Amino acid sequence: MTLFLKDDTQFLFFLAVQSDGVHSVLKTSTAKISKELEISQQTVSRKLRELKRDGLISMDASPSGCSISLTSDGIELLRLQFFALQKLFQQNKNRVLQGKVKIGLGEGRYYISRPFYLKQFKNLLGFKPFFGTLNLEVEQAELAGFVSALPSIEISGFETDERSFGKIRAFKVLVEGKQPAAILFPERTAHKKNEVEIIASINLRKKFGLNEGNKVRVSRA
Amino acid sequence: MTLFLKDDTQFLFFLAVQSDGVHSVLKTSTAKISKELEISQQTVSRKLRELKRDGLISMDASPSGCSISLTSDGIELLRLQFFALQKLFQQNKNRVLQGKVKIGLGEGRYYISRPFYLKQFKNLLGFKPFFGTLNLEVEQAELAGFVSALPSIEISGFETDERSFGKIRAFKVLVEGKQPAAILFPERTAHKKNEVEIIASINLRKKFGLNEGNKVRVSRA
DNA sequence: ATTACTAAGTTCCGAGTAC
DNA sequence: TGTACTCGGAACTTAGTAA
Repeated sequence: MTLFLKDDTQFLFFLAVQSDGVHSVLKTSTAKISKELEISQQTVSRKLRELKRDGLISMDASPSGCSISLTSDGIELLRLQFFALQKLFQQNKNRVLQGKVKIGLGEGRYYISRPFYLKQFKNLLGFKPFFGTLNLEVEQAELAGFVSALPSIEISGFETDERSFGKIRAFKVLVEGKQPAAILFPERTAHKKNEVEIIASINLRKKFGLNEGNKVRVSRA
Repeated sequence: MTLFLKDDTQFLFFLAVQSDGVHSVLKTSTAKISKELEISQQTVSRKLRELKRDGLISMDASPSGCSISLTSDGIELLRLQFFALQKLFQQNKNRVLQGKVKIGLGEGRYYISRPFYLKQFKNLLGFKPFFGTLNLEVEQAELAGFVSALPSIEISGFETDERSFGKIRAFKVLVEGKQPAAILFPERTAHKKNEVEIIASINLRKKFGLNEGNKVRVSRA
């Protein structure tokens, strides 16, 4: 249990995030890390040596920098934490999300049809979306509980001459228990926290005859 | 970023686990927590007050004990960590493919050595393959996730007087993290969906001392 | 440029105790 | 039983450097 209080875990976590994967090798320097974390280069140096001593990372330091990778013990420590958090958020999960239809201004139509997004929707979600979103008003807490139980899918952003399109976090779901669809969370845009956008291969509003205020049931895919 | 180093996060994590859920109220005492974490009652008391001051928990302390619950900010902090870990482990799943060696009948040897294929392997994959394939048994879903993230390379088919050789879809990969290789999907032949063929410039089975049933790690090139 | 040692400065912890 | 204050010593961090 004491494990939980050691901030070594948090340091390890940071390294894994920096490596952008738990199996990668991170080429960096103590100075770089120290700037990111806003602690001294000396402390980083010491902490890395401690993690190495404790068998959580392997590290080679030289006058040209250091390369770091997590050992299987280190990965296991993070995985334990992951499982604990998963249990925490999933047990508390709602298997179903209730929402009320909001007729929006149709902005969704535009960004969904951008080719760079479209391609990813097809690859990562498994369908070519209808060019329009179904907007649902939901309980914020319920939404959080619902999506926390689902694997998140990342749709990359991109830039054009005129503007940039941010990353989108997506979750595969079923609408009314049967229609495959996806909840989208655009990361940049100032998004109302109690509203979600849903896309599917077909026109959801038409298929289910939905009007402003109608209730919709979204469940796990 | 500094967030990562604050062990407050770990303390918060502990409290959530103790509450057995992120929305519950934990009735306890500083002494109880101090025993679990093997730190002093005084430190627990102080840390709780700090978390309260920072808006991560709400807490009421009295001579009869204390009751603690996470605030939405506190829950959000844990959720962020959960998402980051999820991404870390989830993405890693798609970056690495685990397979088990299947010793086949050596049919691969034949078609790989056809000059029309050979030429394309050299041009498109960047190596002249060893005349033999390494067959791996894999999880079908894992395989799908793995290759979907890779650019696919198309090797054209051709015909001889006797028979025709179909297109091959290929993906550049690394075997055991270092050996450049390629996964091949012959398009025509009735291919088991949970088996892949891998070629490299050298004899993979020999280089890595592989026998039937041995585990092999394939990662992105 | 690096890493990492030493020494000094700072923060943190917990025993004793008040309430 | 509780929580939480004080304060001395332990632990940690970092500036200055060496290599």
